[in-house]
Amino acid sequence: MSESLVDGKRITLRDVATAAGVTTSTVSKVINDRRDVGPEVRQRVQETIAALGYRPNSVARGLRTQRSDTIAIVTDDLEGIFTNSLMRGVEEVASAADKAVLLCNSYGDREREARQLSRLIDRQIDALIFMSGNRVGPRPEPAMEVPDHIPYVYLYEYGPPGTTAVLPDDQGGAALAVDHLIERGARRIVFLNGPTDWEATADRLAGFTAALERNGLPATSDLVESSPTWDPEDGYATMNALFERVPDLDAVFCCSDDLATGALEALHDRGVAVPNDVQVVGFDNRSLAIHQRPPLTTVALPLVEMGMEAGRLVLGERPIPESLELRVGCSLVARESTRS
Amino acid sequence: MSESLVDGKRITLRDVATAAGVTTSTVSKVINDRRDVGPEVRQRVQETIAALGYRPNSVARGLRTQRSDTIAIVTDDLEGIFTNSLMRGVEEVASAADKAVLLCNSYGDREREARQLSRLIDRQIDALIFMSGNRVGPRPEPAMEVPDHIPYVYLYEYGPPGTTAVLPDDQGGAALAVDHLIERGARRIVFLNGPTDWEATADRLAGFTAALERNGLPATSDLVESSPTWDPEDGYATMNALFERVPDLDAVFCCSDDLATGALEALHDRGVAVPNDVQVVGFDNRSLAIHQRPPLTTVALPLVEMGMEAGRLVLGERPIPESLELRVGCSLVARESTRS
DNA sequence: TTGAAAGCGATACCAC
DNA sequence: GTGGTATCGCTTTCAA
Repeated sequence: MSESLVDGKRITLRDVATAAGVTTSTVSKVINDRRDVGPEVRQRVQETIAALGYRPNSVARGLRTQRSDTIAIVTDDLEGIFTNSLMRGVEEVASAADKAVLLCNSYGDREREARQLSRLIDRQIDALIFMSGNRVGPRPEPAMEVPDHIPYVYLYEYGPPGTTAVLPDDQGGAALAVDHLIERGARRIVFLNGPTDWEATADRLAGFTAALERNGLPATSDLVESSPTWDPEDGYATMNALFERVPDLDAVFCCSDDLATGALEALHDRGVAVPNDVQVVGFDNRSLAIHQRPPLTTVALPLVEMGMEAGRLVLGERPIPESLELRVGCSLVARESTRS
Repeated sequence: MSESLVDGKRITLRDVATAAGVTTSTVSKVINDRRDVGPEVRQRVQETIAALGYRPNSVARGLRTQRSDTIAIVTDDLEGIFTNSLMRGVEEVASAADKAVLLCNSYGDREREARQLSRLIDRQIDALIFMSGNRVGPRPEPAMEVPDHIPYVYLYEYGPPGTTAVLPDDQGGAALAVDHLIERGARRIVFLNGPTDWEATADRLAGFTAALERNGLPATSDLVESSPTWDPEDGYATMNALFERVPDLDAVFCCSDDLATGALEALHDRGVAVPNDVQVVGFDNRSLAIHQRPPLTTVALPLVEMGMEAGRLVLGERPIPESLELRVGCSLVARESTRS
């Protein structure tokens, strides 16, 4: 390994310049791949850099260029069920672009958020992502004014009018599920919806209805029942309610995998065979889905892709369009709770 | 809101100095709460700062002080099952100390890790946490040499000899479970272990054995059976195997909540009542535990606390002790799968 | 093509 | 107690 310290201190641009017999300007140009450097000088400088193990100090560079090559994620809930995958997407594109990702957890506390935003701005961050890991819904405007030169988007949540949000295409995802069921022979499909105060439930319901109609099936309101919570226990009860109302149902689309586990249990307790008598589809593609009996067909949220989109947006050169609602497509994960 | 821009640029220390009729040195002293500033001057400067909405530029400060007030987490797997809680702990102590947290995902790829470490060092980070979110095990030494002045610890994994690791007290956690069961009248307790190539299983087994002996109960090897995987399906099968070998068992301690769900199902299918005939305890306190029938008593991993400890260690003034293995205590979450 | 020098925004040493 | 000033490491005109 080459010597990268001199007198116990890091090698600087100046050290390289001295060693290579040029000035700091020239070394800087080489580092930044400028064209106005002669080939032999460039070569010599590069060799010196390698020999000395020089690495540019990004703090100094940041001071000079007024950029920090850093983006920040500010989340309400770092322990949200979807946060890791969303973050992974952001980290992935950021890392590929040699940007760093700062992480802040506001716990939904405005004062805390204001303090954190303030610190982030002090750090000269280049961009900002407001993220929810739990639930799509409105987020109030930033707890402190964000300077104009710092672009920001909302991820898995949305801000005030005029801002940009990256969201899953819940409606399309629901349609995917219904199409899949119909393809596999289902004709009496019911929708086991989640709590109606969650926005995703309205979108998924819309997708359900639209898909039925598009396929020439009646979309009557008796086919839909909303569970008061997302708990499997309520999924169980709601499934039973649906069954009583629509005894000839041959498929059930559940608004979440959790609800679907309850539904599966209810069907099992009634002696209904899945998928032969009734087919079941969930939503979210949580890890528990694969461990159900039978393994649950479900609609996967494009979490990583959404994180990547958010990252690309804030890192992109072009300004972020106003009032953009970027819907990222879901995908269907076929397992054994639907026919093959 | 006060004017915090001048000519569209941020207010600087110089602007404050000029406005307050002092020099930059004095303003700097006020900002840093130095004592060598007269009360009336300090007052005046503070008012100017407030009036102008001045905020120090941490990049400039970082260049001068050679610190960045930033720590980094480098993880193998950002989507690990335990990452969010660990990160929350780190973020919490960091945020409280006005430090920022950088997030890097190496995917376990050494080259990627080397690139990221290099970038982090370029950014003058103050400290480093290597984190696993999935599994306690050995992690090879950092993919690139970390300068001496950057302290680092391992979180939920451990490094080469001589390094410091923050780990859960699996052994103590297992003992907690056994004590709990014995307290509730269990005398024939079996241990449904996980895959033996996971280190946690050995620790939990040791805790199980030690607790039995401490309570004067025989700790024979027929009381233990290891599941080949963590899948509930294998938990189901292993539970049945244990039952056949120890027909008079009155409690089962499972090495994970996932295994416990399989065990619960096996007991249910055998017509065994939980907790009246057999009591069940899991491990991990995953969110699914509370939705079991009956809700599962389990041992909670101290994830947030571990993250906090790791953060405190790397942020602490005192140097990190060599070869420290910091075991953080688990806690028991009593629910209805054990008697009350 | 190469270099000299100013300056990004702070801190800290040393006079006064 | 307050101020002058060198400096942290790099980028960027502008001359040569």
